[in-house]
Amino acid sequence: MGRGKIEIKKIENPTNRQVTYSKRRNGIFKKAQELTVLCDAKLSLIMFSNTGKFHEYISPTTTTKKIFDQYQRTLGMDLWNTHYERMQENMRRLQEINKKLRREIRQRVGEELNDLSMDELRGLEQNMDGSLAVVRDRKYHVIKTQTDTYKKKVRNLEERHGNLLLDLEGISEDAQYGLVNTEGDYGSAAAFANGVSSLCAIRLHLSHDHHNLHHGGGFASHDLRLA
Amino acid sequence: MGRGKIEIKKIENPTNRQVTYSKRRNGIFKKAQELTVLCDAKLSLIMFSNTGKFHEYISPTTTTKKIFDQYQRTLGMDLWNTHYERMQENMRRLQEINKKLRREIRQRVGEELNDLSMDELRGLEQNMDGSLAVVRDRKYHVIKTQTDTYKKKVRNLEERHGNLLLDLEGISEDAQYGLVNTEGDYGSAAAFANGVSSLCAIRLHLSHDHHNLHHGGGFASHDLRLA
DNA sequence: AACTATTTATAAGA
DNA sequence: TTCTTATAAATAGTT
Repeated sequence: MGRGKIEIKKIENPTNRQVTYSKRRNGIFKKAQELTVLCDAKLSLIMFSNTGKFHEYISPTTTTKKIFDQYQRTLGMDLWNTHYERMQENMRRLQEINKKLRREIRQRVGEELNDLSMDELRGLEQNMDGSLAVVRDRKYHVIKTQTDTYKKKVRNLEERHGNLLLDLEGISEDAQYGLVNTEGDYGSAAAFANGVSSLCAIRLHLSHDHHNLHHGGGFASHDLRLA
Repeated sequence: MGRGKIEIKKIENPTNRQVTYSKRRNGIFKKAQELTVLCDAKLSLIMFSNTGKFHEYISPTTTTKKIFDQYQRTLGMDLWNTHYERMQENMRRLQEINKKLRREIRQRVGEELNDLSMDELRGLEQNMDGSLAVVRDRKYHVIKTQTDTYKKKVRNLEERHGNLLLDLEGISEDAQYGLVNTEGDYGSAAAFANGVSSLCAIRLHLSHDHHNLHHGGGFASHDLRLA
């Protein structure tokens, strides 16, 4: 009913859609009102546009709450209860899974081993041994990467240091021809040297770790009392 | 719209009213359906005829309950909403915890290590190393307990075996004074000896395990797809 | 928001 | 109820 027939499918143009929504909403509300009067019926229409805007029609002889109550009475009181129970069931399931996960972690941390059979213990041990190897490998890899990075940095700094020394020599020669304040530069050079040695210290620290990593606590063992 | 214009007031003829109710109800539902599709809206229509008959339309993308929830939220009403939302919040929390637990397990299994820092890796490794030691200790303890049990059993059986032999001797001596069927008894003794040797085999098997448990898979790594 | 050519809904009749 | 059809009403596209 309009200048042209339209296909019943989502209107993609948002402006157009909004206009149509508004027109047709009024149309439906008008018809609802007419039906209420003509046939002495009670109706409740609730709409949310795709942008979330809310509109409703409710027959003047009743209220939305009454309609809802009657609705639930008619359909056997369900709705909320079903939903509620399904939610509780879900919750129970989640908690169960949670318990299992915690248990597995505790076993992997060396607690709650009492109810494991020999075979289970053996399996757990082998599995942990394998996993430990993987973690160790990963750590070595990270160490190596970091070390390489530092090496590169040091090389780079040493090179710049060398250049600086050369520059310095040049300035000393220039000093024969006039007065040059070299204090600041010498100070910088000293600080610079310090920087290099701290980097070396870091390298040492790292390789120390590298060869001395077995046993001893320290891992913050992600707190299991997460809840 | 029809053969004649009608006034919008209650139709007094019940048959007529019923017919009109039916026709117009379908009309409104059709329009509701069209609006749902055309404008991507969510609507809920609930009707009770003056005779109490119930009909409803609900957009396929939602449920009457959702509409009521949204209705209450929009109007700031609150029947059972507080409770409901608290439950959903709880659920979200549980799921979050679950995710963290799974992550911890995965790390302890040697997966998902990429986003761990050096320090974290080092901590994890040390922690796992310590835990592994605990598991190993526990395993040794179980092995020792089992072995002791078997030892006792064997001692016990050997003693009974000795007694049996003594009895046998007695019977042989008795045989000088009369005819005795010893076949069955000899058969039992042979079976008995077999039993002892299988127990010994078990003991050997266990100590073999004891000294050969490093590396190699087999632990059924509790399935993480628990949900 | 108003207009209007068309489509759609439906009142009355069968 | 359902179908038919003349007519009222709704509305798509346009201004």
